[in-house]
Amino acid sequence: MESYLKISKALADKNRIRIIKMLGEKPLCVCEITTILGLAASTTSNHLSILKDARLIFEQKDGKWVNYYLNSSSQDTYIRSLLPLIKSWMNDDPLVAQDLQRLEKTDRSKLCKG
Amino acid sequence: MESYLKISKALADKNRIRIIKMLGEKPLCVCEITTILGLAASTTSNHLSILKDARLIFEQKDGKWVNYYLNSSSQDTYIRSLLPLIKSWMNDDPLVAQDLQRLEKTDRSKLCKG
DNA sequence: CTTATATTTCGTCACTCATCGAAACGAGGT
DNA sequence: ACCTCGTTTCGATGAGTGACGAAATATAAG
Repeated sequence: MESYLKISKALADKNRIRIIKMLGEKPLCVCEITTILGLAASTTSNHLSILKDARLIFEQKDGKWVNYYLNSSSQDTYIRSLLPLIKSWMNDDPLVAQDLQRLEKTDRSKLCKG
Repeated sequence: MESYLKISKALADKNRIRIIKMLGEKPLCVCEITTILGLAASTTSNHLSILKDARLIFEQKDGKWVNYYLNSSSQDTYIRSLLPLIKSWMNDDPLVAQDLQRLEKTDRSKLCKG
């Protein structure tokens, strides 16, 4: 129950869903996510820690950057069921579509370093 | 997105999950749910209105009582996917198991009216 | 070593939310 | 009509949360 609650609370937020949808496309660093969400870096970092705490995502350091990955191969029952559903949901949501489009059309060098 | 958020927020609460699990067994009135959850009647009523607002449950008046039903035949994408999952989850959770056991062993006349 | 960029931690604020008790409402039974 | 029981509505309250900016940390580059 505790595990379920942690995961479901993590997934019950608009900006965290946007992050999940973006990470479904490719791994991203904090500054890329921050720019696309249009939030303060500290706010993004907080959202990422909530998702990481629920084991929906994991991080991997790469020099100056911290890359975040969707935990698609998790063995957890809840995550194994929910991530594919979210992958199939909300793809025609205007905000999500715009996020993914911006991801496609821009690379890290333009999203960050400014 | 709005619909998803309403449903996922409704499902991200321990007591509302307990209600969903109980209604998975049979329809129940507010006072039955209140007694088993051990909450104030007004709190239970509030939880039920959140679940009803998300269309996860619906109500049907029966004289003095208001019976609540799980909306198992909903056509909504999110609900159609999530309700069966929740039905299969947390069945060995101590609290959920205790709730269901109390439901089995007791009837409305003993749970309410006092 | 200093600077610049990326990220996290911390303190704070506004807002939401779970909970309660009291009051109001509704429908039967006396 | 009155009383009782079930339910909802209405404040009030305390806990939790999403947001920010500033400060602290980390790593790379000059």
